[in-house]
Amino acid sequence: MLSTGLPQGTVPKLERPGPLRERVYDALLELITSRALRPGQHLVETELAGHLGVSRQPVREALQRLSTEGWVDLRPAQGAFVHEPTEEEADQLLVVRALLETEAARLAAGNASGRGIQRLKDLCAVGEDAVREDDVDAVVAANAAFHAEVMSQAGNAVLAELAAQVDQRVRWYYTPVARSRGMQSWEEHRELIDAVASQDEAAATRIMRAHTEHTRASYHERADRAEADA
Amino acid sequence: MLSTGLPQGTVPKLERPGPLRERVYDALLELITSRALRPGQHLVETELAGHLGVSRQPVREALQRLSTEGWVDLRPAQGAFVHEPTEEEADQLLVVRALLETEAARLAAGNASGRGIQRLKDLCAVGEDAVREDDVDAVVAANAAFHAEVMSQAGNAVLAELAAQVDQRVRWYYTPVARSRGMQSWEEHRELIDAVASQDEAAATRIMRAHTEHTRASYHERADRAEADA
DNA sequence: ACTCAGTAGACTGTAGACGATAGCCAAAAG
DNA sequence: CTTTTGGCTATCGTCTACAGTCTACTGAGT
Repeated sequence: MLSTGLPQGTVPKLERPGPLRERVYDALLELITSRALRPGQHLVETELAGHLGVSRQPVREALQRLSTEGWVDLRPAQGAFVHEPTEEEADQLLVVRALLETEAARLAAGNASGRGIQRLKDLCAVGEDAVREDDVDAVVAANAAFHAEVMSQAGNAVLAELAAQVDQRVRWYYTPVARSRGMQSWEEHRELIDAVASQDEAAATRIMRAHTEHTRASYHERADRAEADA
Repeated sequence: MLSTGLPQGTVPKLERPGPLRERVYDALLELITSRALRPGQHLVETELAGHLGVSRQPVREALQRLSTEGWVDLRPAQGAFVHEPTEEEADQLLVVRALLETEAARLAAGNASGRGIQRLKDLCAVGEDAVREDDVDAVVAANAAFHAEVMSQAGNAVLAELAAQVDQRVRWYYTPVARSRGMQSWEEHRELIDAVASQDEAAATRIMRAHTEHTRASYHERADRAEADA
């Protein structure tokens, strides 16, 4: 056992660098999702390496991973290009996410625990507060936290991992909609909590399916509007 | 237009090596799934490189990718270890695969086309022939092909990609069961074809869910039996 | 038996070099 | 004038070598 005599938390836990490839990965993902790197753009290894102050190797490993997760396309002997999203792919991602989230809700209802219900209620309250204060960023964050909690209570790590991947990509396509939509969906969250609390798997399934379907509809509304404008 | 005057196919089209990391990836995946590399085993980069006759770099990139797909665990500053499957994870994978396959069946029913139905019937016939001839390998292959065809007809690339990943991992845990199970499930395949042909999404969903549930049950039977033996 | 410094093995990252490949463009051939 | 050829450039794919660092083990000393 450690017995340094120091109170916990006083030592700043000198920053562990962690594998460099991880940080490069994070940095690139941030650049892509923030659209600083635009879809279709050619990512030159040496440029990225120079820009980030590292050598080519960590960059290559990060690109490798980004490629398996669908963020960049790796063309042999040409290099990495930021993936270009399409309407079709966006819709497919929404379908899959809806499927995964719905299953998570069902499983969560099967595993309902008092503590878990309370956590969901707390997160819901946080979200509703944020709505009242018109703090869009906080609403979006609370919404993500709520869904993550449901996913966690489903108790299926494989499901959670896939959902996390899909979710992040959806969010990339979808950022503008999420902001307008987040403001109006908290009533459905309450209904879901009731269903989970009463261990009603059918109701949880139905509510989550409707919830995700609304999301998908609002995505399409927006896409159609954008198309009409053009 | 090409006009070499050469009849097609006479030129052997000298093999292009393709990126080395791909071949290393394929080789390692084969070694893992064939259990030549055992779960928990430490994969030393230099050893693999030497054994495969390549340098460390392609090995590292292959390991990177295997790690994102769950085949190996990458512990920082220690290296790569073949992922150790657990009963819990196997069950979670089966749940997720069932979910994805069921959705695929539903979508396929919505997209039913004459040509597609015919392809499914053909594959089904191939499988039944293999059963009659007691060719277990052919049965397993036909079963995989049938499910892949359903997935393809669902017309959702994202879904298909996730399913392919999950499916391969399931198969790793599951190989012995698949062999005994494959022999008895072709009647359900016929039922599924009927449901798809009549565009009955509800029936397709129900049948595929039952089908995957049977699979899961036989997995657990076997796991329980193995536990009882031990 | 326990502690702890030292050491070996392995990973992580850097640097430089070389051949291979795709895309482009100008010059030569028909 | 059109097509083909050849060469040029940027970049990738790979290899080699080396330095830094982490982990786990070992063994002496208490």
